[in-house]
Amino acid sequence: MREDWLNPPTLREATVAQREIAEACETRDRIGPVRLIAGADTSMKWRDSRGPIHAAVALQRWPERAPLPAATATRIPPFAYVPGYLGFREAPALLAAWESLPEKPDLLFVDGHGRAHPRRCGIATHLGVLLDVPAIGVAKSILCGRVEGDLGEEPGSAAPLVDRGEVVAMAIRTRARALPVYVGIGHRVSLETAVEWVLALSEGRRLPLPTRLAHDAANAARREYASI
DNA sequence: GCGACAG
DNA sequence: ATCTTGTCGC
Repeated sequence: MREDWLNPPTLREATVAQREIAEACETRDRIGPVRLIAGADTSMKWRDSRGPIHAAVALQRWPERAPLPAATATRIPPFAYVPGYLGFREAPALLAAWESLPEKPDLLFVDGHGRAHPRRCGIATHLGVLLDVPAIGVAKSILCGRVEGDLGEEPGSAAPLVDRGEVVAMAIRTRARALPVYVGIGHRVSLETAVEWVLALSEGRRLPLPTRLAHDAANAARREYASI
């Protein structure tokens, strides 16, 4: 694990690390047989952006879809939220949860952007490269770029998210009458494959199941922490 | 310089 | 991200 890609001493050096991680990111499919899928998400106390971060990595068998117990970890983040640097804030807790998994997944869904980032290094790319695991970014709002063209109303509709002339993600209508999600390459997955996986796991909900499982597990970890 | 800004 | 209740629609 490259320490300067996880804990750079300054934001300036974090920016350098992001350019290196983006360079190491693979944007084509390099996936083995998918038998175990994971979702990664964090939770924190309201109005306490410097307080502890509770991370969860939730597992799900594929194609059985049976959920397995999630791994969780709690860490103090190095700094308050800064747009563009989410990876450095949340990765330490997520990596700790990952380490305690009984079995490593073949595919990882991350709550946040992949390459749809000013330096093409959103948290899904950050985590995917650090762990060298196929990763997909699923974000609920835009960090950079704009949606080109019209997004249809029907579930499965798609429109490209373009930043500085580059397609960095796809806006996907996963559920009727719901806002789209933004699906991007994290690592070792093509954009087309990422979209296919998200649609396969959304099941009529806005967010794919691995993401929902991780969200619930992270919230449960936070409440348990608060009650102790 | 100003505005925008994942979670 | 986060709190909380009610309310609306399929």
